[in-house]
Amino acid sequence: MARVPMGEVQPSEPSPEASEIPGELAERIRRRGGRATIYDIAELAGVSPSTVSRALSKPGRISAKTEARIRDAASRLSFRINPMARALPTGRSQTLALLVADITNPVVFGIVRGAEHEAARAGYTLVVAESQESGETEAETTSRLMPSVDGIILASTRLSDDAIRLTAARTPVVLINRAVSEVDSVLPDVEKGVAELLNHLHALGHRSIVYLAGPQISWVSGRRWESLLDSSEALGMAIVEIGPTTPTIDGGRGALRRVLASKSTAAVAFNDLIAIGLMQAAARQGVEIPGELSVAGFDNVFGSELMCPSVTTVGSELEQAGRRAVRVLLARLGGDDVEDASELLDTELIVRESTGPPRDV
Amino acid sequence: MARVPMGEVQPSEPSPEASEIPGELAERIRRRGGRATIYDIAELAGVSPSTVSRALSKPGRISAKTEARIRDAASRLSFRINPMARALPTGRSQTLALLVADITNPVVFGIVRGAEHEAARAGYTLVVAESQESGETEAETTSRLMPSVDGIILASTRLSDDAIRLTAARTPVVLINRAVSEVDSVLPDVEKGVAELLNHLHALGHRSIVYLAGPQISWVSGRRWESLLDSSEALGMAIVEIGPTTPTIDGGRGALRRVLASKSTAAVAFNDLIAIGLMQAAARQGVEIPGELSVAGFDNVFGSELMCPSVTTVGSELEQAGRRAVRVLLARLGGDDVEDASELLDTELIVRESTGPPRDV
DNA sequence: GGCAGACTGGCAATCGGTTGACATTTGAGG
DNA sequence: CCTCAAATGTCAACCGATTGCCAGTCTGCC
Repeated sequence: MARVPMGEVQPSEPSPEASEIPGELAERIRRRGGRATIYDIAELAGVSPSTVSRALSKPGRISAKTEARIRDAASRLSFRINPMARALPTGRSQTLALLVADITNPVVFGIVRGAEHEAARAGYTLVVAESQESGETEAETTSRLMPSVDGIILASTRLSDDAIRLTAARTPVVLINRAVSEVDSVLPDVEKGVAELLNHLHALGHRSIVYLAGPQISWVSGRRWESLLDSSEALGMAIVEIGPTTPTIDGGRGALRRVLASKSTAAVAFNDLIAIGLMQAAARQGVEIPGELSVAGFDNVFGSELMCPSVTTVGSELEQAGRRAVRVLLARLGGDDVEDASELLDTELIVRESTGPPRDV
Repeated sequence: MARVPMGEVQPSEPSPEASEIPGELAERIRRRGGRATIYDIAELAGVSPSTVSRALSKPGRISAKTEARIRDAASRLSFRINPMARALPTGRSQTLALLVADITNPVVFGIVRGAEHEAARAGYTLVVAESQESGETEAETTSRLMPSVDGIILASTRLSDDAIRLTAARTPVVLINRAVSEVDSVLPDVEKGVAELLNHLHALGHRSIVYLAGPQISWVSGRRWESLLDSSEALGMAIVEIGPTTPTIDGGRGALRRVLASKSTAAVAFNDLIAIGLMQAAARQGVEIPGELSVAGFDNVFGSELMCPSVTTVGSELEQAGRRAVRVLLARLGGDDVEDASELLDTELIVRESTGPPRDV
């Protein structure tokens, strides 16, 4: 087979670079919106399309010489593979979905960033969607996204265990901050941080604590409560749970009355947002913090160190969580041995100004 | 044509619901991962695939009766159209990309949320990617995403005008907070908010102002400076520009010395993050705010009202910006008349504690 | 009753890749 | 110089939709 078709190639061959692209080909590509296909490359390199496909995605299958020629042609045409066309036969879209309950909740920023970077690093694209704290929206969004993504990360999902298992049966799923048997998840080491927090409060002299729970469906909130219960028992402190509370600043504001009614000297909120709301309400009502009431939160969210007084909190590695979730998902997809997903993410107490010795000590 | 194939249908017909799905079909679908195709529907409804396609996406093209039968079959098989397969012939992926410089910057949360909701409302999926304040990463990400999305929203892009125009020539683009001729953009009404801010400072007694600029490539930073210049001239106030500064809290911290050196009584920062950093540094150094120095920022970011003192700022409707950007993009895609993109988003001065009368007045 | 024109629905090509089966080339070994 | 297997490349079917074109049917109207 003649590599250089003779006859119709009028333009001279002198310039080795640009002019090697026959005007006809260039024209056809231009008309198509500038996007070259493997057929164009095949024509330019004088091989068949399937060879191009193999050269580009099955290293080693094609001789080094041919592969080089093809790669060269591809770059001359600035070829970008069409992900949709590839996805059709393979069923792989190279896309991952990340579902969060509330995008504006600072807790998720870190997760999103970590996930996005890790995905991009692996050549994957990340779709971010918000369920607005609604299980229904979440289910709908999940099923809308399912056909077009290779896997789903559910951060702070509001779905039932069964619904999650059902989804996981149809597509790879990784949970962040939620454990469901048979499903991969990335979890923080709640116990460690909580123990540190209660030791801190105990050392300050607190003996009675109130826990301001998050949404009823929140798995983490339950975990935090369990941990608090364990630790306070161990330390001989009194503890009560109040809630559920919407995990927002507004939610925290509304809870002050019940917190004060409990006569506890320290309040631990489900998250920093609630803690901040609580502190704002307290300030407005002249309740001194930490003098009359110590307050602590979870997550070390952006803003909690700006607050005055700044918020004592149990932080966890959010960005790391997003990163890890993507890695686990990709491992599953690759059929590789999955990174040990059971390894917990570190959590750590960050002492700031909102906790102090109770006044009557 | 026989609607009910006779012969191979052993299971009885009594139950009208479930058993109408021939076992063979069900089996085939199950083997394929539970995902039904229009071919399955066609078989079940006794029509051709093309008719199914039309019934599902071209309302009115098919008779109501047939369409009903098809819709029924589709829902019985819990059909979900394969977005990739649809994208191939149409070239439409029903996906939009949103590129931001820094996901963890609270300024973008609102934009992301607004964009995501508006996109979801229109049945579109939103891909969020981060360029990490790097023009190179941004260019790379853009070209990676281009083949798989129908349009791109560039929020706070770091690309050059030419690079943007080049991208816009190949795929629909909408800019947020950046104006480039020939390219759609969504912009805030900077003048209004700035005028309010300077009037406020002037009324407090300030006569000399320092502007802490953002990144050199930031178009908004330039706009804000121009506006400040205009307003301060009109009011007869002195103003100087300092910078560039990284638009983060750290960036703000590092700028205190130069700000104090200017001997101005009020500092206007490119954004709230810088303002916050500046205030933290000031607090650490015993500079009283607003007594010795008034500080104001832009964006009314989450956290700026938590700061103590809370930050006076010029806020704009971030969520609205994201929403609007998606609408403009979709209008372009639909070939509809484009919503008047030149209409500016409202901005508004939010007076808080970080501004006050200068001490020596 | 007959005919034009509107409606319906089907055929088959197409989008841009991937991949199993097969043909051809190449080179080593006898 | 010949045989045979390995290496390389091609053919053609396929993924799941969309859509231009055409044929058959139905309707209304004269």
